[in-house]
Amino acid sequence: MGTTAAERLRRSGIQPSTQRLAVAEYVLETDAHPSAEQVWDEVKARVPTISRATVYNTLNLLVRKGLLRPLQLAEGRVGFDPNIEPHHHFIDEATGLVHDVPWDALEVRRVEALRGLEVREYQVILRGRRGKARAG
Amino acid sequence: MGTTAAERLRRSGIQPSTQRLAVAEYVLETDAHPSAEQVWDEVKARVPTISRATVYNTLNLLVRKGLLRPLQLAEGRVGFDPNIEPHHHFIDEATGLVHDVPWDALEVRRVEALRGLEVREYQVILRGRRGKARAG
DNA sequence: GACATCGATTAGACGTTGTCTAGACTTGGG
DNA sequence: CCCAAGTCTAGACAACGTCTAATCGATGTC
Repeated sequence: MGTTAAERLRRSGIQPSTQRLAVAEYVLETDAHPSAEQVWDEVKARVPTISRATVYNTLNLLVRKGLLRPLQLAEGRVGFDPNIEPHHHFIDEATGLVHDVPWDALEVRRVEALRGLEVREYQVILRGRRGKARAG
Repeated sequence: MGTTAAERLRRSGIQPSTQRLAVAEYVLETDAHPSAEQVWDEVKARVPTISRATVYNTLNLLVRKGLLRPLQLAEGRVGFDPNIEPHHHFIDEATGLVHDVPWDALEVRRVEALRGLEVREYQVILRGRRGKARAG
Protein backbone atom coordinates (compact mmCIF):
# COMPACT_ATOMS: atom_id res chain seq x y z
CA MET A 1 0.00 0.00 0.00
CA GLY A 2 1.37 3.41 -0.56
CA THR A 3 4.23 3.91 -2.91
CA THR A 4 5.23 1.34 -5.50
CA ALA A 5 8.84 0.40 -5.96
CA ALA A 6 8.76 1.87 -9.47
CA GLU A 7 7.71 5.23 -8.11
CA ARG A 8 10.40 5.18 -5.45
CA LEU A 9 13.05 4.43 -8.04
CA ARG A 10 11.85 7.15 -10.39
CA ARG A 11 11.69 9.65 -7.57
CA SER A 12 15.33 8.86 -6.74
CA GLY A 13 16.39 9.34 -10.33
CA ILE A 14 16.77 5.65 -11.11
CA GLN A 15 15.45 4.23 -14.40
CA PRO A 16 13.08 1.48 -13.30
CA SER A 17 14.17 -1.27 -15.68
CA THR A 18 12.77 -4.77 -15.37
CA GLN A 19 15.86 -5.99 -13.57
CA ARG A 20 16.11 -3.07 -11.18
CA LEU A 21 12.45 -3.33 -10.35
CA ALA A 22 12.76 -6.99 -9.52
CA VAL A 23 15.69 -6.29 -7.21
CA ALA A 24 14.00 -3.30 -5.59
CA GLU A 25 10.67 -5.02 -5.07
CA TYR A 26 12.38 -7.77 -3.17
CA VAL A 27 15.01 -5.94 -1.20
CA LEU A 28 12.97 -2.88 -0.25
CA GLU A 29 10.23 -5.03 1.26
CA THR A 30 12.09 -7.78 3.06
CA ASP A 31 13.20 -7.67 6.66
CA ALA A 32 15.62 -10.54 6.20
CA HIS A 33 18.72 -8.31 5.82
CA PRO A 34 19.79 -10.42 2.88
CA SER A 35 23.26 -10.66 1.40
CA ALA A 36 23.83 -9.77 -2.22
CA GLU A 37 23.93 -13.44 -3.17
CA GLN A 38 20.63 -14.06 -1.42
CA VAL A 39 19.11 -11.20 -3.35
CA TRP A 40 20.45 -12.70 -6.55
CA ASP A 41 18.88 -16.07 -5.77
CA GLU A 42 15.52 -14.50 -5.00
CA VAL A 43 15.48 -12.31 -8.05
CA LYS A 44 16.56 -15.07 -10.42
CA ALA A 45 13.27 -16.81 -9.69
CA ARG A 46 11.52 -13.89 -11.35
CA VAL A 47 14.11 -12.80 -13.91
CA PRO A 48 16.13 -15.93 -14.62
CA THR A 49 18.60 -14.29 -16.98
CA ILE A 50 19.64 -11.50 -14.63
CA SER A 51 23.39 -11.36 -14.15
CA ARG A 52 25.31 -11.08 -10.96
CA ALA A 53 26.82 -7.79 -12.07
CA THR A 54 23.37 -6.26 -12.45
CA VAL A 55 22.31 -7.34 -8.98
CA TYR A 56 25.47 -5.90 -7.44
CA ASN A 57 25.20 -2.73 -9.51
CA THR A 58 21.59 -2.23 -8.52
CA LEU A 59 22.21 -2.83 -4.83
CA ASN A 60 25.12 -0.39 -4.83
CA LEU A 61 22.99 2.09 -6.71
CA LEU A 62 20.21 1.82 -4.15
CA VAL A 63 22.73 2.38 -1.39
CA ARG A 64 24.17 5.41 -3.17
CA LYS A 65 20.69 6.86 -3.62
CA GLY A 66 19.86 6.33 0.03
CA LEU A 67 17.14 3.73 -0.39
CA LEU A 68 19.16 1.01 1.28
CA ARG A 69 21.77 0.77 4.00
CA PRO A 70 24.74 -1.55 3.96
CA LEU A 71 25.11 -3.68 7.07
CA GLN A 72 28.67 -4.67 7.93
CA LEU A 73 27.86 -6.75 10.95
CA ALA A 74 26.24 -9.91 9.68
CA GLU A 75 27.89 -13.20 10.41
CA GLY A 76 29.14 -14.05 7.00
CA ARG A 77 29.11 -11.11 4.67
CA VAL A 78 27.69 -7.71 4.12
CA GLY A 79 23.92 -7.43 4.15
CA PHE A 80 21.42 -4.82 3.10
CA ASP A 81 18.73 -3.13 5.19
CA PRO A 82 15.80 -1.24 3.67
CA ASN A 83 15.17 0.43 7.02
CA ILE A 84 16.75 3.87 6.52
CA GLU A 85 15.76 5.30 9.88
CA PRO A 86 18.22 5.01 12.77
CA HIS A 87 17.76 1.78 14.66
CA HIS A 88 19.74 -0.88 16.46
CA HIS A 89 20.44 -4.49 15.53
CA PHE A 90 20.13 -7.77 17.36
CA ILE A 91 21.98 -10.79 16.02
CA ASP A 92 20.49 -14.13 16.95
CA GLU A 93 23.52 -16.30 17.57
CA ALA A 94 21.48 -19.47 17.15
CA THR A 95 20.31 -18.69 13.64
CA GLY A 96 22.61 -15.91 12.50
CA LEU A 97 19.57 -13.83 11.63
CA VAL A 98 19.65 -10.08 12.15
CA HIS A 99 16.65 -8.34 13.69
CA ASP A 100 15.91 -4.65 13.91
CA VAL A 101 15.56 -3.04 17.33
CA PRO A 102 13.61 0.24 17.42
CA TRP A 103 15.67 3.32 18.17
CA ASP A 104 13.56 4.23 21.19
CA ALA A 105 13.89 0.82 22.79
CA LEU A 106 17.36 1.74 24.04
CA GLU A 107 18.97 4.86 25.33
CA VAL A 108 22.65 5.63 24.86
CA ARG A 109 24.10 8.33 27.05
CA ARG A 110 27.22 10.49 26.93
CA VAL A 111 27.85 10.17 23.19
CA GLU A 112 28.33 13.93 23.02
CA ALA A 113 30.84 13.77 25.85
CA LEU A 114 33.33 11.71 23.85
CA ARG A 115 36.43 13.88 23.54
CA GLY A 116 38.01 14.18 20.15
CA LEU A 117 35.37 12.22 18.29
CA GLU A 118 32.83 13.82 15.99
CA VAL A 119 30.13 11.17 15.94
CA ARG A 120 27.92 11.26 12.85
CA GLU A 121 25.86 8.20 13.68
CA TYR A 122 25.87 5.25 16.01
CA GLN A 123 23.97 2.11 16.81
CA VAL A 124 23.96 -0.64 19.38
CA ILE A 125 24.76 -4.16 18.21
CA LEU A 126 23.39 -6.84 20.49
CA ARG A 127 24.10 -10.56 20.33
CA GLY A 128 22.24 -13.35 22.04
CA ARG A 129 19.20 -15.52 21.55
CA ARG A 130 15.55 -14.86 21.06
CA GLY A 131 13.58 -16.08 24.03
CA LYS A 132 10.16 -17.67 24.00
CA ALA A 133 8.53 -14.43 24.98
CA ARG A 134 6.97 -12.25 22.33
CA ALA A 135 9.48 -10.57 20.10
CA GLY A 136 9.32 -7.90 17.47
CA MET B 1 56.33 -5.56 30.88
CA GLY B 2 54.44 -8.43 32.21
CA THR B 3 53.74 -11.62 30.38
CA THR B 4 55.46 -12.68 27.21
CA ALA B 5 53.46 -13.94 24.28
CA ALA B 6 55.05 -17.37 24.64
CA GLU B 7 53.80 -17.63 28.20
CA ARG B 8 50.31 -16.57 27.23
CA LEU B 9 50.20 -19.19 24.52
CA ARG B 10 51.47 -21.95 26.78
CA ARG B 11 49.04 -20.98 29.48
CA SER B 12 46.21 -21.31 26.97
CA GLY B 13 47.37 -24.74 25.89
CA ILE B 14 48.88 -23.59 22.61
CA GLN B 15 52.27 -24.91 21.47
CA PRO B 16 54.33 -21.76 20.96
CA SER B 17 55.93 -22.61 17.64
CA THR B 18 58.02 -20.06 15.78
CA GLN B 19 55.14 -19.21 13.44
CA ARG B 20 52.51 -18.96 16.15
CA LEU B 21 54.78 -16.80 18.25
CA ALA B 22 55.35 -14.40 15.40
CA VAL B 23 51.61 -14.10 14.79
CA ALA B 24 50.81 -13.72 18.48
CA GLU B 25 53.53 -11.19 19.19
CA TYR B 26 52.16 -8.96 16.50
CA VAL B 27 48.43 -9.38 16.85
CA LEU B 28 48.26 -9.41 20.64
CA GLU B 29 50.14 -6.12 20.91
CA THR B 30 48.71 -4.03 18.10
CA ASP B 31 45.76 -1.72 18.37
CA ALA B 32 45.29 -1.54 14.62
CA HIS B 33 42.46 -4.13 14.49
CA PRO B 34 44.18 -5.75 11.51
CA SER B 35 42.61 -8.09 8.99
CA ALA B 36 44.03 -11.55 8.52
CA GLU B 37 45.82 -10.47 5.36
CA GLN B 38 47.39 -7.53 7.18
CA VAL B 39 48.62 -9.92 9.84
CA TRP B 40 50.06 -12.14 7.15
CA ASP B 41 51.94 -9.23 5.61
CA GLU B 42 53.36 -8.14 8.95
CA VAL B 43 54.42 -11.58 10.00
CA LYS B 44 56.01 -12.43 6.66
CA ALA B 45 58.57 -9.73 7.38
CA ARG B 46 59.79 -11.83 10.29
CA VAL B 47 59.05 -15.35 9.05
CA PRO B 48 59.13 -15.08 5.27
CA THR B 49 58.14 -18.68 4.58
CA ILE B 50 55.00 -18.65 6.71
CA SER B 51 51.96 -19.79 4.77
CA ARG B 52 48.56 -18.20 4.61
CA ALA B 53 46.97 -21.31 6.09
CA THR B 54 49.15 -21.07 9.19
CA VAL B 55 48.24 -17.44 9.75
CA TYR B 56 44.54 -18.18 9.43
CA ASN B 57 44.81 -21.30 11.57
CA THR B 58 46.67 -19.41 14.27
CA LEU B 59 44.24 -16.49 14.31
CA ASN B 60 41.28 -18.83 14.53
CA LEU B 61 43.03 -20.74 17.27
CA LEU B 62 43.65 -17.57 19.26
CA VAL B 63 39.99 -16.66 18.89
CA ARG B 64 38.90 -20.13 20.02
CA LYS B 65 41.17 -19.89 23.05
CA GLY B 66 39.82 -16.49 23.96
CA LEU B 67 42.97 -14.47 23.39
CA LEU B 68 41.48 -12.55 20.47
CA ARG B 69 38.08 -11.31 19.41
CA PRO B 70 36.77 -11.28 15.86
CA LEU B 71 35.47 -7.91 14.70
CA GLN B 72 32.75 -8.04 12.07
CA LEU B 73 32.36 -4.34 11.61
CA ALA B 74 35.45 -3.13 9.82
CA GLU B 75 35.11 -1.52 6.44
CA GLY B 76 36.47 -4.24 4.28
CA ARG B 77 36.64 -7.56 6.04
CA VAL B 78 36.75 -9.15 9.40
CA GLY B 79 39.38 -7.84 11.77
CA PHE B 80 40.87 -9.02 15.03
CA ASP B 81 40.98 -7.25 18.36
CA PRO B 82 43.30 -8.27 21.19
CA ASN B 83 41.18 -6.30 23.65
CA ILE B 84 39.10 -9.03 25.27
CA GLU B 85 37.30 -6.80 27.74
CA PRO B 86 33.93 -5.33 26.74
CA HIS B 87 34.32 -2.03 24.95
CA HIS B 88 32.82 -0.01 22.15
CA HIS B 89 34.18 0.86 18.73
CA PHE B 90 34.53 4.07 16.80
CA ILE B 91 35.10 3.89 13.05
CA ASP B 92 36.85 6.90 11.55
CA GLU B 93 35.09 7.36 8.23
CA ALA B 94 37.97 9.42 6.87
CA THR B 95 40.59 6.73 7.34
CA GLY B 96 38.59 3.55 7.88
CA LEU B 97 40.54 2.93 11.07
CA VAL B 98 38.79 1.39 14.07
CA HIS B 99 39.41 2.79 17.52
CA ASP B 100 38.46 1.34 20.88
CA VAL B 101 36.12 3.32 23.13
CA PRO B 102 36.27 2.42 26.83
CA TRP B 103 33.21 0.66 28.18
CA ASP B 104 32.62 3.32 30.84
CA ALA B 105 32.69 6.19 28.37
CA LEU B 106 29.12 5.40 27.36
CA GLU B 107 26.04 4.20 29.12
CA VAL B 108 23.39 2.07 27.45
CA ARG B 109 20.05 1.85 29.20
CA ARG B 110 17.09 -0.50 29.02
CA VAL B 111 18.96 -3.45 27.51
CA GLU B 112 17.31 -5.71 30.11
CA ALA B 113 13.93 -4.35 29.18
CA LEU B 114 14.05 -5.76 25.66
CA ARG B 115 11.21 -8.27 25.45
CA GLY B 116 11.93 -11.62 23.93
CA LEU B 117 15.65 -11.06 23.54
CA GLU B 118 18.23 -12.75 25.74
CA VAL B 119 21.19 -10.43 25.25
CA ARG B 120 24.56 -12.07 25.90
CA GLU B 121 26.68 -9.08 24.93
CA TYR B 122 26.41 -5.78 23.19
CA GLN B 123 28.48 -2.85 22.08
CA VAL B 124 27.97 0.57 20.55
CA ILE B 125 29.37 1.16 17.08
CA LEU B 126 30.02 4.82 16.33
CA ARG B 127 30.96 6.33 13.00
CA GLY B 128 32.33 9.78 12.32
CA ARG B 129 35.60 11.64 12.31
CA ARG B 130 38.28 12.26 14.85
CA GLY B 131 38.39 15.91 15.76
CA LYS B 132 41.41 18.01 16.56
CA ALA B 133 40.80 17.69 20.26
CA ARG B 134 42.71 15.14 22.25
CA ALA B 135 41.70 11.60 21.56
CA GLY B 136 42.51 8.25 23.05
C1' DG C 1 71.21 -42.12 18.72
C1' DA C 2 67.36 -44.46 15.94
C1' DC C 3 62.75 -44.75 15.60
C1' DA C 4 57.70 -44.09 15.72
C1' DT C 5 54.13 -40.99 16.46
C1' DC C 6 51.63 -36.98 16.63
C1' DG C 7 51.21 -32.27 15.84
C1' DA C 8 52.43 -28.27 12.96
C1' DT C 9 53.55 -26.26 8.52
C1' DT C 10 53.62 -25.62 3.57
C1' DA C 11 52.04 -25.02 -1.19
C1' DG C 12 48.56 -24.99 -3.86
C1' DA C 13 43.83 -26.21 -5.20
C1' DC C 14 39.36 -24.82 -4.33
C1' DG C 15 34.98 -22.11 -3.19
C1' DT C 16 32.76 -17.83 -2.38
C1' DT C 17 32.09 -13.02 -2.76
C1' DG C 18 32.57 -8.97 -5.24
C1' DT C 19 34.46 -5.94 -9.22
C1' DC C 20 35.51 -4.97 -13.91
C1' DT C 21 35.24 -5.08 -18.94
C1' DA C 22 33.84 -5.83 -23.65
C1' DG C 23 30.26 -6.35 -26.27
C1' DA C 24 25.27 -6.72 -27.05
C1' DC C 25 20.86 -5.01 -26.20
C1' DT C 26 17.14 -1.20 -25.04
C1' DT C 27 15.20 2.99 -24.98
C1' DG C 28 13.97 7.51 -26.27
C1' DG C 29 14.65 11.59 -29.23
C1' DG C 30 14.98 13.28 -33.54
C1' DC D 1 14.62 4.65 -39.18
C1' DC D 2 18.95 6.09 -36.88
C1' DC D 3 21.74 7.54 -33.25
C1' DA D 4 23.29 8.19 -28.62
C1' DA D 5 23.03 7.13 -24.03
C1' DG D 6 22.03 4.05 -20.82
C1' DT D 7 21.53 -0.75 -19.35
C1' DC D 8 22.45 -5.70 -19.29
C1' DT D 9 25.05 -10.08 -19.83
C1' DA D 10 28.79 -13.37 -19.63
C1' DG D 11 32.92 -14.23 -18.24
C1' DA D 12 37.48 -12.86 -16.63
C1' DC D 13 39.61 -11.30 -12.69
C1' DA D 14 40.83 -10.29 -7.77
C1' DA D 15 40.48 -10.74 -2.72
C1' DC D 16 39.49 -13.54 1.09
C1' DG D 17 39.16 -17.70 3.39
C1' DT D 18 39.14 -22.99 3.75
C1' DC D 19 40.82 -27.51 2.81
C1' DT D 20 43.99 -31.26 1.61
C1' DA D 21 48.01 -33.98 0.80
C1' DA D 22 52.54 -34.17 1.69
C1' DT D 23 56.40 -32.66 4.37
C1' DC D 24 58.61 -31.21 8.46
C1' DG D 25 59.60 -31.13 13.39
C1' DA D 26 59.23 -32.11 18.23
C1' DT D 27 58.61 -35.53 21.72
C1' DG D 28 58.95 -39.88 24.03
C1' DT D 29 60.65 -44.73 23.97
C1' DC D 30 63.86 -48.00 23.56
